[in-house]
Amino acid sequence: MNVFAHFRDQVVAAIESLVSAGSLPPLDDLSKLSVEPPRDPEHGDIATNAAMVLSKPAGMKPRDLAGLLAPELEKLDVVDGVDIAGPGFINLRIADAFWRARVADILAAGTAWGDSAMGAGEPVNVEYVSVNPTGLLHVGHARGAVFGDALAALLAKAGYAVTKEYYVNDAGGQIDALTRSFLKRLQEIRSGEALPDSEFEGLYPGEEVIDAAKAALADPAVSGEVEGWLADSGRLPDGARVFAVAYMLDRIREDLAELGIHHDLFSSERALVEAGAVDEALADLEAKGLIYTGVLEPPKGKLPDDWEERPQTLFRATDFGDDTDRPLRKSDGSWTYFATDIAYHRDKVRRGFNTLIDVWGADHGGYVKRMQAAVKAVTGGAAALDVKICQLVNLTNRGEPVKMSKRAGNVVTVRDVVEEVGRDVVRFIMLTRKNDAPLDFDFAKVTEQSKDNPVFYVQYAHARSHSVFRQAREALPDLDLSEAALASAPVDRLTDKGELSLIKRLAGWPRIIESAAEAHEPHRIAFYLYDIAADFHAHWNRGREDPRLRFVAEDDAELTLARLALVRAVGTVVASGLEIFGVEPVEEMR
RNA sequence: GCGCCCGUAGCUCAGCUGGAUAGAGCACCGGAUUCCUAAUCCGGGGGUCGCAGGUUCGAGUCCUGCCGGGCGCACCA
Repeated sequence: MNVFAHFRDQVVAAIESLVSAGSLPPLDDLSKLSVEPPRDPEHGDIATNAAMVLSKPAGMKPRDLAGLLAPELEKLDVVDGVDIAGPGFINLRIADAFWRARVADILAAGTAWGDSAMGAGEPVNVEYVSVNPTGLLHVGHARGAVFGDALAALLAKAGYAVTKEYYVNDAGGQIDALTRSFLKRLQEIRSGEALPDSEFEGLYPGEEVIDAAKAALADPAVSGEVEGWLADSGRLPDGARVFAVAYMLDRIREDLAELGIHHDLFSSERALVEAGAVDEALADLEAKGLIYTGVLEPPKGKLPDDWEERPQTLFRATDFGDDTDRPLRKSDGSWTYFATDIAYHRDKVRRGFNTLIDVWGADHGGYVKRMQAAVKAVTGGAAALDVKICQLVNLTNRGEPVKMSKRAGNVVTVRDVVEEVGRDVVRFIMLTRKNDAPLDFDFAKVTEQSKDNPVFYVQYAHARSHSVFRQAREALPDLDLSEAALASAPVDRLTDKGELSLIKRLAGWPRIIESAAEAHEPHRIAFYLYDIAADFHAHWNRGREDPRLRFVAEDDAELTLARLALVRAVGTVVASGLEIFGVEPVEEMR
């Protein structure tokens, strides 16, 4: 139950009854009416702007309108008090009993509490990682990977039918370069003589390509073909290309698995091209009159060295908000990346997705407008593309920049980082910032056991919820702590201010899910979890000062049961948030 | 030169899609605490929300123009 949505319904009902009683004129548009927690808890539990947003259509002053509405809301059983404040806010104080009932809700639903029907099963496609299979994942990729994965989980929790997709760029010039590198490595192994570095100019010299060559020779299914590939190496034989791509993709999949990431679908660019999807998509645009041959203005300022003015096949991106029209064919006549990307996005829409989300790295920022323009053009505005740009990760150790080149040149791989600090730490920290803000990742800090470290702080809250249970079992061995006993705990014994504010915080969880899902912003979950942990730790600490507030009251089994129900609810909501992040909730800190 | 993103306390950042007196952690200052439910607690100072206009009942949030920083800028992906 989203309590704010619940009270919004009550407010709407109150308005409707005033309308039907003739006290208010008919009011159709209630879309701007909101029911939210007030910023300052002193103002009450629930606040609505109803009187302010309806004052104009109702033709009344906000405070007069509030004066009509307040008595209606006061009639509700769970409303203990109503105030009109400021320019016309209506503040409600909700009975403690209402809040306490949420504890039972949470225990009954478990980590499913907070699941929302908001998405109504609408299909959403989240495309993330999509790294070219020409090398290993490096740490820069990890942020987008974790972000996309958490966003997908968040949307699923909010009721969307999410498909997690990886677009494999297995066609084009970079794959040619990979294949060439691969063949050279094979040749090296065959001849026993290393080629000079200059041979790999513009190619992929990374060690993983040597591994690929070794794997090919060791694989009985293809080792027999190697001789033929080398003899025909000038033409980049298909078998070599397919093997190299498959090998790299497997390595990437392994690294993603290290992060706990598993896509639902890997879409192949090559398959798309071979199926004629590009021709089809461009014929579509052609039919709409959105393709023409023209000459682009050279970019102002820095001119590329080899700039040459010539006619090109162009898409009218400017008709859809882009800054310039965009080329679809390279000078050799083949499609640009943009052209195949149009086909790919069109394909996603044709597969039934009207909501597309792409997660890209910072260096692709300049590509957003044209892709959104293309999606608009190709779907006639029926589908929306949201692009989430993940800014750079600034990797340090005690403030010093990190260079951990073990495998891939001067690059820190995902595997390096996961091995260093662990999957859960990587995942959580990557989500503690808005995607469009740069992120600092300090090895020493993220593994520190202190409240400055959000991973530790949140994990510890969960672990502490379990350690309290361990203590209780020891202190009160006869107390029934089964799920059923907790579910029917006498929660009316929860009367302390700290306990009630903790419950109110928990009650906000469903609303956090919905707003974070709507905004495509998983970082809000991280901040919420931190707040819960802070409330929980703070309350625990009050028990050090005042033993009457401790969760375990040895002389009062009933009270203990009620408090443990609350503790279980805290653990449940924290676990539920960590589940979205793909972080394992630990039961014990070591 | 153009586009996108960012600019909030000394530092690192939130700010719930336009609401009330702009919040948290660190750091700083002042207190408490040797407790066992290990891995502190309470309080305090600190702000021209980059600057200037605009929109309206109301702007950190939306619009315009500047300033500063990052990324990108035909034919790579």
